[in-house]
Amino acid sequence: MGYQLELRHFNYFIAVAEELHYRKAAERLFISQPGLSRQIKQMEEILEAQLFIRNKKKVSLTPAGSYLKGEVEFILNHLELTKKQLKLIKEGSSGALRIGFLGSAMQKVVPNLLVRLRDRFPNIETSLDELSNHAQVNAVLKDKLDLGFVRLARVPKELAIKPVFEDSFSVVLPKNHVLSQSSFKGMKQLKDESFILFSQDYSPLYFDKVMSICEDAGFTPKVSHRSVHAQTIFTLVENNLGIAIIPTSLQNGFDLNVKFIELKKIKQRAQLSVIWKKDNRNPVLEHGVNLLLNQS
Amino acid sequence: MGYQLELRHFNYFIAVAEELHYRKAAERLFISQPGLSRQIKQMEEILEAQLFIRNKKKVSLTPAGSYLKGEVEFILNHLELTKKQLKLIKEGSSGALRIGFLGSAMQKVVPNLLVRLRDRFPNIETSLDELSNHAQVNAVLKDKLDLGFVRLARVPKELAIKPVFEDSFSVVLPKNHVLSQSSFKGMKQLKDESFILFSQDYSPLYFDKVMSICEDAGFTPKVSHRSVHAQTIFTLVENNLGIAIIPTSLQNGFDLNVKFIELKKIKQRAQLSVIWKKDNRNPVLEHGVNLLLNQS
DNA sequence: CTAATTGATAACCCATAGGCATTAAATAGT
DNA sequence: ACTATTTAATGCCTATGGGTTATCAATTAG
Repeated sequence: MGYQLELRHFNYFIAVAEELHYRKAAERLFISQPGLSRQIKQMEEILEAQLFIRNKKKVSLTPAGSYLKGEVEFILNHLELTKKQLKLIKEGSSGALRIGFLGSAMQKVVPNLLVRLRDRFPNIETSLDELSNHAQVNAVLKDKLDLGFVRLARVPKELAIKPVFEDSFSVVLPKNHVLSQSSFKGMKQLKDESFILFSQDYSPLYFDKVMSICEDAGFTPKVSHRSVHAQTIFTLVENNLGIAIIPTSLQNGFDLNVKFIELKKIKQRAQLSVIWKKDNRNPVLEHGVNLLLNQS
Repeated sequence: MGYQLELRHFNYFIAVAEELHYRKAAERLFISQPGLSRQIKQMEEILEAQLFIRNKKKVSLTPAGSYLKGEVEFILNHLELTKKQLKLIKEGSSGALRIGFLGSAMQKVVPNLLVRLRDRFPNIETSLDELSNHAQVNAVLKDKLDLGFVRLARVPKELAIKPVFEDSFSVVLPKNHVLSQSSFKGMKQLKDESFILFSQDYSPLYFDKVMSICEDAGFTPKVSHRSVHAQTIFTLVENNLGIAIIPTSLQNGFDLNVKFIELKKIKQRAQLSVIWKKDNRNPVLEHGVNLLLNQS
């Protein structure tokens, strides 16, 4: 007494229930017949129910034993399934990847990653959250996100950061502006305009780059408005409230009454980076990062 | 190596996964901490997967461990059920039915089912648990309950759901309120009252319906208090802290200083549904469901 | 910097799963 | 009827490994 039911009992029980023959069952289990006899007997004592009827020449299941056989088979099958699934999770081919992104990163990189993830690992579930640079860094640090897409130069030392996309800048002008693609010669022509920019604390890197572009052209820009939404910035430009400088790829996906002039000769580039926590244990993360960095 | 997974490992694993603390888990299991450490380590070797992250001061589950916890809970619950059924079969009975219910479902449907079950199948044992909608869904999913009585519109796809009772709504007013059965003309008269409702996460369906009743009357209700107990709601109304809208049948069984006005002309109805797991293996479940749905 | 608390290791002990030998009962063959 | 054969159960023994105590190393709190 005081014994505990174990999975061993289940395997032995199934063998006997299928063979209906102790010696054969014992052979199949690679143990001795007396050992098997004792384990089955013990099992019956633990469950306080007779499972087999043995009359010295024939073994058969009692109703209780027959019911138990079905349930034990179910449990063992479920367990096997669980082990297989566990292996998949361990390898990272199943699980969840929580992704954060800046509004301005949706144009190419993130959709591309999602498509390739679904193709290669259909069992991985993804979730998306649009968040600011700062909120993403915090979320990744706190293990609320696995991956973040940010425009930042430096991040806390717990995080890894890798550039994934580089982009030129473009000037955004109202349709009726005097300058055009052909008449535009350089930033100097814009030194008296007032500028609409992304807020400095929303994306300090972007802000610095715009400043440095103007500095290279020999002036300091007047900044009239700041916003965190590309949509807002375009609308302000449309209404003649100023001009803007944005990462070129942002112009896709909007249908507005503005014109874009790409700054091809400017050395500054807008870069988008992925961040993740170095000691994040989510095995899925590795696949995500690989897929992003080893572009094929 | 060559070790086998046993039920013992499962029990130990669940203890650690719940406590997230080896010493406390060991105490709960009445074994020593080193023994527990070794068994968990062994389990990880058998499954070839890390289940916990321990950094000397904090224990947490890996994604694999978290998945395994759910499955192991299911297996252990199912095993408990099997043992119970086995005992009943041995005693010549046909099985057990574990029922969960919302407090507000006891008035008619559940007692009715219990009486008819005992008449038709005197050998079926029943057990009852009062649980929230959410807790019932989880319990049914994990094989802790066979039947649940909930107020929900949608449930996970593993579950079946069927409406069993439909009810009008009633307004609950303090005894001294100016409105009465005869002077009540419509919900519009209540647009300036503050409302006491069941919490949204306790019963989202109920919450939505109340909102829609008020919306139909052309106002958005001020919600002053939320509770999960009908008793509490009645007491709050009694003390002039607001008025409530409840399923009509709930008014039975309480003796309180409030008055009820049934909303006969309102299209919204409170409905109670049964849920069960589609692949539940309890042989008795079918009898219970049939008795409920094929009302005689 | 000390004290306290964590999980992991090491060495030991003994409970028990499983082995071998044997027995008792049931059947088959002559 | 009497072996010969085969069944599951019993008795005894061994050794694997689960669980113990003592201790360590790492981390945190004061």
